[in-house]
Amino acid sequence: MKFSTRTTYGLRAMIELARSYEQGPVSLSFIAKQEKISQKYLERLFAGLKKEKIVKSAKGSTGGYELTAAPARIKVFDIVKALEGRMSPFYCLTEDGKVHCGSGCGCGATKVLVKVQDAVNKALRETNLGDLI
Amino acid sequence: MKFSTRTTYGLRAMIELARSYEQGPVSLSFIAKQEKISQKYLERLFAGLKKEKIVKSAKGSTGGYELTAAPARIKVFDIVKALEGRMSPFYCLTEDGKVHCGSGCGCGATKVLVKVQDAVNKALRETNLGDLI
DNA sequence: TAATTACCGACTAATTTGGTAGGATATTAT
DNA sequence: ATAATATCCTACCAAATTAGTCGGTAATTA
Repeated sequence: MKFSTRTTYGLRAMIELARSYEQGPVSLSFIAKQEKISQKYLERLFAGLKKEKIVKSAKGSTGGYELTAAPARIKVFDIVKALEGRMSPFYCLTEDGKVHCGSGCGCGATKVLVKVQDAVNKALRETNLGDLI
Repeated sequence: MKFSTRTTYGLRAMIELARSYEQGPVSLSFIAKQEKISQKYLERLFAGLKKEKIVKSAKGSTGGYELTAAPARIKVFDIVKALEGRMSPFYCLTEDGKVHCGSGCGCGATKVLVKVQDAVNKALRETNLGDLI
């Protein structure tokens, strides 16, 4: 099981925004330099974050991104979900919900997978962006 | 976040072995048919499981694989670790939760990453193979 | 000796990951 | 007006990983 660097990069960028909360937009070029992350890659990550309305953007020379809510009101879960796309570890189900595993997915393996997923989601839900500053 | 099919396949195969515990070895051809998993792929997975001494093997026409301990004494954690290789889902964390990311990772992100990793490992450690039958 | 099994190494195809390239579009400062 | 700085957008690309396959060898049993 793994999380991609997407998640870490995205979190670090979001922490940067949290530090500048209510101080106007922060540009990706600044974050990229600060966190030593490819700016172009950040652009892609922020497309997802904006789509989920976790950040808002402003164009122009004083533009950039800022949070849509106070850091304490943004759950890490929502950030990770926006970055990773899906939060389900189940390969024994197809996308339209059909079963394709031998034992009809009442199989014992799913018990522990669900348990792990619940544990992960709980940890992500009970942490907010403000906790990370 | 995702589990590779390796994990689910491996768990399902191990559950199959647990069901036949102390009833002699089970062949991969049987498991492959039963669980509809590629036999050749199973062979590779079992190489790892055998290396970690979670299963033992017997060749010949009545051969196959069997558990080296009672299902209740085998932690799912150890199975998953043998299958996946490493248990640190984040590139900047070691398995024991230490930070090793070069670029000044005193960053806030690691706080929640450690929390998630601990939650996953806890869930996997407190579940044993017997719980899944 | 034939069948069945684990074992072994290389090879492949598909997918994901991390990142680039080259712009178009909007806004601001000069 | 125009230069500069931003976001935004659609591709493309290289490396790594994943999920297998292929073809065979070695050991054991019927």
